[in-house]
Order: sequence, then C-alpha cells, then structure tokens
Amino acid sequence: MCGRPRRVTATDVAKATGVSRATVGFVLNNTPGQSITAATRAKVLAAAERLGYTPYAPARALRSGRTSIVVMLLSQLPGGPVVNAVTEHLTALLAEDGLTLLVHMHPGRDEPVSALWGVVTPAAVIAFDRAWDEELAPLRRAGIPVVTPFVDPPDDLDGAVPVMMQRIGRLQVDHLVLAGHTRLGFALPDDPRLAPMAGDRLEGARFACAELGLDLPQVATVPLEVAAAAEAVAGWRAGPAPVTAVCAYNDEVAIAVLSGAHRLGVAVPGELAVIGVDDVPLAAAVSPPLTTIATHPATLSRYLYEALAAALADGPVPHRPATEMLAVTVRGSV
Amino acid sequence: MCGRPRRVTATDVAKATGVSRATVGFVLNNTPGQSITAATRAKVLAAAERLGYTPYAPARALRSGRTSIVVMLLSQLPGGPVVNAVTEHLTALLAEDGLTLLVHMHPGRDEPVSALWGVVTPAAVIAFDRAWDEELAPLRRAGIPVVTPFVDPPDDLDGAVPVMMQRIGRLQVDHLVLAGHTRLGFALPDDPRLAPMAGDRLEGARFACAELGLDLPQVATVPLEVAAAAEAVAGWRAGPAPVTAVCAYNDEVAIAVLSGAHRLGVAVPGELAVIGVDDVPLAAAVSPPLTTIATHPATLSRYLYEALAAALADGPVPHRPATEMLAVTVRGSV
DNA sequence: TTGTAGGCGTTATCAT
DNA sequence: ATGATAACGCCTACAA
Repeated sequence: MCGRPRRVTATDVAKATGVSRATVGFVLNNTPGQSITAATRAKVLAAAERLGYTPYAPARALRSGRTSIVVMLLSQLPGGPVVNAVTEHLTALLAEDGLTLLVHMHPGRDEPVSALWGVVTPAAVIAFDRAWDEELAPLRRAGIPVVTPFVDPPDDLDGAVPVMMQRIGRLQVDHLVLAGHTRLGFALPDDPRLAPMAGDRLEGARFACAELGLDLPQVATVPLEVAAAAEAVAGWRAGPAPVTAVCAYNDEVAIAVLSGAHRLGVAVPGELAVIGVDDVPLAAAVSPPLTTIATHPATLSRYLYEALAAALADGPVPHRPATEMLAVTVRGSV
Repeated sequence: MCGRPRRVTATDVAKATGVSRATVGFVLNNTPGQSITAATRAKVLAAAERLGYTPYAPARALRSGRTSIVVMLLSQLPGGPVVNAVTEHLTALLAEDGLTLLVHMHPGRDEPVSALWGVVTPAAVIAFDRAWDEELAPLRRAGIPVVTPFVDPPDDLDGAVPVMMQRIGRLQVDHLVLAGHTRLGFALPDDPRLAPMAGDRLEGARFACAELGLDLPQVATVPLEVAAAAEAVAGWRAGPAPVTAVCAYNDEVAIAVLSGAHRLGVAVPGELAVIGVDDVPLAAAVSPPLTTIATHPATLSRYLYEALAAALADGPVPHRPATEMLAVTVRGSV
C-alpha cells in the first residue's frame, strides 16, 4: 500500500491484456464499425473489471470538448420541498439522456458564481435566481445554454420570475374573492432572504386587489412561532373591519397562521380563511387541511427538461405558459 | 456570431497580449517565485477580462491530477430540511478551503453509482447512504476519501447509521418516560422509501421500552392526511389502556398526529403527548409547539467538514460522538 | 483486426 | 524576466 495510490488508466488495462490502448478504447466505448474478436473483447472487459478501471472524467472532457454535466444553481433562498421535488424529477429525466444533474448551492455574495466554471464545465446550467443573469452571460456566449424556470415567454429576460411570482399572488386573491372575501391580509415570511420573492408575490396580490376595487391587503410578517403568529392574527382581527382572509407567502407561513388562529380560538375558515403556496405534503395533514397554490413540480421539471434538451440540440426553446404550472388545490382552509 | 462559439483559451489571451502562454499562466495563477513586470501583468489581466477568459476545468484537472470538487451523494430518501441545512452549512465551510460542494441525487437502482466517476472526478465524496459502501470501495482504493455521516466510531463500517437512528428512538422514549408516560405509540411514515430508517428508529424505541420494562410501543402508520391521522389517533386512544404518548418518525408525521388529535378533540399534551424528530422550522409554529429531537445540522456539518479535511490531509479522521448531534428540544407537546 | 500517433488546454520544468 | 517543451488520459483518424 503506497501512500498515494494511482488511478487505473486505460493503458493499465491494455498492458494487462496485452492489446493496444486503442483496442481497449474500442471495447469500452462499444465503438461501432470496428470488429473486435469476442475473445479479445471479453479479456479486455474482464481486465477492466478486475483492475477497477473507471474512465477519467477530465481527460474524457478535455478530449471531447464537452461534458454530460448539468449544473443546477441555487441561491440559499429556495431549498424547500418544491425544489427538492424538481431535483428528483429532473435527475431522472436527464439520466435517460445520459446527462447528470449536479446541484450547487451558491454560498453567498462574496464569491462570484463564475468561479464555479474553473471547477466544473457543465453542458448546460439551470439557474434558479435571476440575480445571476449578468454573471451567466459569459457562459451563454461560450455556447453553454442557461435555462431559467418561470420564464414566460422564454425569451423575456426581464421580469419573468417576478411575473410568475406575481401571478401566484394574483391567483390567491382571485380564489379568496371568489369565495366572497373582500378584506384581505398578506402574511410575509420572517427570513429576510425570502424578501425579494415575497415582495413579488405581494405585488401580484396588490395588483389584483386594485383591479378588483378592493382595499390593498393588510401586510404582516409572520415568524414561524405560535405566539408571534397569534399576534399577527390578532392584528388582522382587530378594528371595526377585520380581515377575513389571508394570503400566506407559502405553506409554512400559512401553517403558522393556522396555529396562531387556533391559539386565539379564531375559527378557520369560518372567521379567517387562509391560502398558502407550494402544496407541500404537510398541507393535507394540518387541521383544517390547507387550500393552497400548487406549483406542480413534475410539470416544472418537464418544462425545464424540454427547454434544456432543446437548447442542447440548438433548437428553439419550447414555449410553455407558466399558468400550466399553477393550480389552486382546494382543501378546507378557504 | 458563428453557430458553435469557441471557448476563450489562455492561448487566445497570450496572442492578444503578445506574450507567451506560460507568462499568461504565471499571471493568472499568481505563481510565486516568478517576477513579472507590473505592466505585463496588467496587460494580461486586462486582456483576460476583456476576452472573458475562464480557466478550463477539465484541462486543469487533467494536468494537476486533482479537482476541488466534493460530491455529496444522496439517495432519494432524505431530502428533508435537515439535509438542506447540512448542504448549506457544508457548502460554506468547504468554500473557505477552496472546495466546491456538488450534490447528486442518485436516480435509482438501475444505474450504478460508479457511472458518476466517468462524469465528475471528485476530491472526496460524502455518502448519505450506507447501501453504497461496496460500490464506493474502488473510490477509496483510488485514494479518494469517502465520508459517511453518523459513523460512530468512524471506522465502524457495520451498523453505524442504524445505531444513530436507534439512538433517536431511544431518546424519544426516554423523554416520554421521564415525563411519566408508560403506554407509548410509534407513528410510522407512509412513504415506503423511508421504511429502512423508520425501522431503525422504531427498533431503538423498542429496545428502550424493553429495557425499561414497558410494553412495546403500539405501532401505526400515519399518512400525511388529517382524516387518516385521526384514525391512527383513535386507534391509540381506544381500548381500556390507551396510549398516552407517541414517538413520531419525524416532525412531519408528528404534525399529522397533532392534527389528527385536534380533529378528534384529543388534548395535546394533556391526553396525548407527541414527540418528533428533526426540529424543522415549523416545529415551533404549530399549536402546541412540538417537542422534538433536534439533529443539529450545524454540528453534523462541522463534523463532516472536519472528517473531510482530515481525510484530504491524510490525517486521522476525528472522532466525534454521535450523541453530540442529538438533543431534545422541549416545547409544548410532551 | 489491431496498432500508431496526434491533440485537446493547462501547468511545471527547464533553458534562454 | 520570459519562452519553449513535455506531459496528464483519453479518443479517433489513419496506417498496417
């Protein structure tokens, strides 16, 4: 056992079998148009197996000029069950095409995203944060497709995510108004990192209220803590014209609102209706079950996959309206 | 605009500035022991910036024989908030050492994990599933350290994760018994993929009950759905000697139990105590706030980081008792 | 049917 | 102080 064990290379396999490196390459890649003796092929495969040969990624990439890596770039913000589900779906979809999905969570503002390209060279990138658009421009120029979710239409590089987020807020308001509510509240998350996304959703809710001739929603920050949530609920219920329905930033915040209401003895949905976003597994498990905007991870994943596949084939990115990914899941809280 | 844009290489930068490739290399890598004119240095940097030069990862890796990539391998199972938190912490810790964390979710049993090494060559691997130990052996042989969480002691390759999982179940029972309970229930998750881990935790709870001379916990599967959860609670409360306290597989399941109890009008913790696992953010936000076993992602992350750093430096892997990562967070549900 | 040779971009060594 | 050169492991056109 030497201190620094060396990799097993194709040359080692060739030496072990007594054939040339080229032959080894043909066998291992199943190169068509080459006729290799069954015996030789078997010997090579056996030796490769025995020695524990693995193709060496950097050499392969250097030679071919491309990799089969797709990097999914996350900021610290999302990290929720929706992103997890997308990761799972997308990994499977890409694997069918021989592509490998690797997720990188960007640590923060101090280090530029571009440092990543000195470490991995992806065939394509999925960016979950539009803040990187500028940093990603060199990549695009180098011919590496960058796909962003929620882009609708696909070439609208300004404000696509905000539009999608606003649509969520709008959908919440529409559903509450349809249920007969006119005085709405909006529950913001406590985590400052979620502020941009929360702001967009709130904006959508505001627009919807304005269009419908309602008062703007009464905004409160709802920490994930019962007592604080109860305070927020008390705030909404106070005064002569109390809020009767709340749009929550997401299902977590919605569940906090539910708990706050429960603690105060405020009936849901009788005295206060609540609508969330995400449709997390827990949404069906709380009491009352949570009505929420489902973002349908499977549809989002498939859209990302199709956009990616098209971009890698130099084809036009398919148009998939964002509305397809959103639907109200009606349960008991509205 | 050509159809296939080419990368900008160091040679391009050299040509643009009129110096040799080597000089470019010295400047870009800040190679010590070389004296480069300030003017030359500035010219090179300016050209690199202007052309949008990025070092090419595969070539760099091929030349240097190593990468700064750490791959974290996940099976589809965990994916919860704890793993997310660990990802976030670990990414930051590794970034300080110039290492990049990439997360790969293994799609399934059809494709072997080893296929990954033809795509990325990591400097080290973090494996969250002991099922891969055998497939990871070739990596270890190639000198690439493989680190696994929950291994205690570090060299105990058999049953370390089960032991950690069992410890969790044991802690739950201990806490409930300390609070005066003697007839316990155990709430299993519905998702079959969680069965192995759930089985281990249940096993730990069983051992603890046996040691304490109690009846074995009454097991029920609790889907994430109020009505079904209520049924499970009803089952525990039925009969002459009803269960008075429930160990839930995790916080999600615990919250479902809470909801089921709420629907039936069963008081928590008065008539039924509940204890979860994970200490997710929502645990403090439900009513009553959830008492739970916190797995402390920050501690786990630091342990993984230290183990990784030690392994990469060829040093001994530090011993960190698993118990340090577990603590009861007492809130209102017990 | 199999072997030979050249090159991908980077960097370390050696020579100027 | 700067330039030439070789080598990393793999792939493949071409030669034998």
